[in-house]
Amino acid sequence: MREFMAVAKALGDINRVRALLFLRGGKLCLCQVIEMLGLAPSTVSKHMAILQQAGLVVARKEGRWIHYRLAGAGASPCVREAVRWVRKSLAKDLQVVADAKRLGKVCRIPKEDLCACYKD
Amino acid sequence: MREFMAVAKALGDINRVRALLFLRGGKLCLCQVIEMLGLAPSTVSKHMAILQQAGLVVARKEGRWIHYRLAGAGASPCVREAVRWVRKSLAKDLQVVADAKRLGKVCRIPKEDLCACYKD
DNA sequence: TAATGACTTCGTTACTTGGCGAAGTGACGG
DNA sequence: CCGTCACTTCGCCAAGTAACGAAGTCATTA
Repeated sequence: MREFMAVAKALGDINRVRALLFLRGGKLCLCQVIEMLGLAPSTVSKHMAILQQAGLVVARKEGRWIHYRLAGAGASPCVREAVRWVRKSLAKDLQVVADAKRLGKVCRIPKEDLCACYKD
Repeated sequence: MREFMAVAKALGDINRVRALLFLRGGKLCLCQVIEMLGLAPSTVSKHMAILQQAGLVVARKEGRWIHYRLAGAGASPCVREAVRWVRKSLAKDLQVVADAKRLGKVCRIPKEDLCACYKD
């Protein structure tokens, strides 16, 4: 029950759901999620920590960056079913589709340009 | 997205999740849910309204009572998948099993006795 | 080693949410 | 038609949450 509630609460915020779906295509660093969501770094960091604690997302430090990816195969049935639910329910959602389109562009921005994103 | 978020938020409270699972076995009136959750009538009414608005639960007025049941076949894919997720994830949960056991007893209490439950 | 840059932690603020009891609504039963 | 009973709505309070900026941590690079 504890695990289930953690997952359900993690999915109760639209920005966390969007971030979760960003990771469909592979791993991303925090800067990229920040750019996508348009929120303050500290806010996005907290969202990703909540997704991590729920077991939905895995983080790995790679050099100076932290890469987030979906928990995937190693995750519990509860988490896997939750991800399935999210993906099926929102596959054709307007915002999610728009996000995916923009994500393509964001991923093509060189990291040096992106990660000075705090300024503007 | 709006529908999905409504469902996700509805599932973000443990008492609502418990109430949802009470309805696995069939329809219940509010009094029975109140008895099961041990919360104030106004609180339980609000929880059931949230489950309803999310489309997870259907209410039907029958005489003086309102019977709640799972949305089931008529529900959207999003809702059906959500219910599937809840049931699969919590089928063996200790509290859920204990709830189910107690529900059996509560359902055997005559309504006249139960629905004067506000007093004690 | 100093500086930069990616991310986290902390403290604050505004808003949301879950809980309650009291008062309101609407259907039966006397 | 008046009271009772099931349920809802309202107003309130306490606790939780999402947002921010500032300050902290830690690894790379100059």
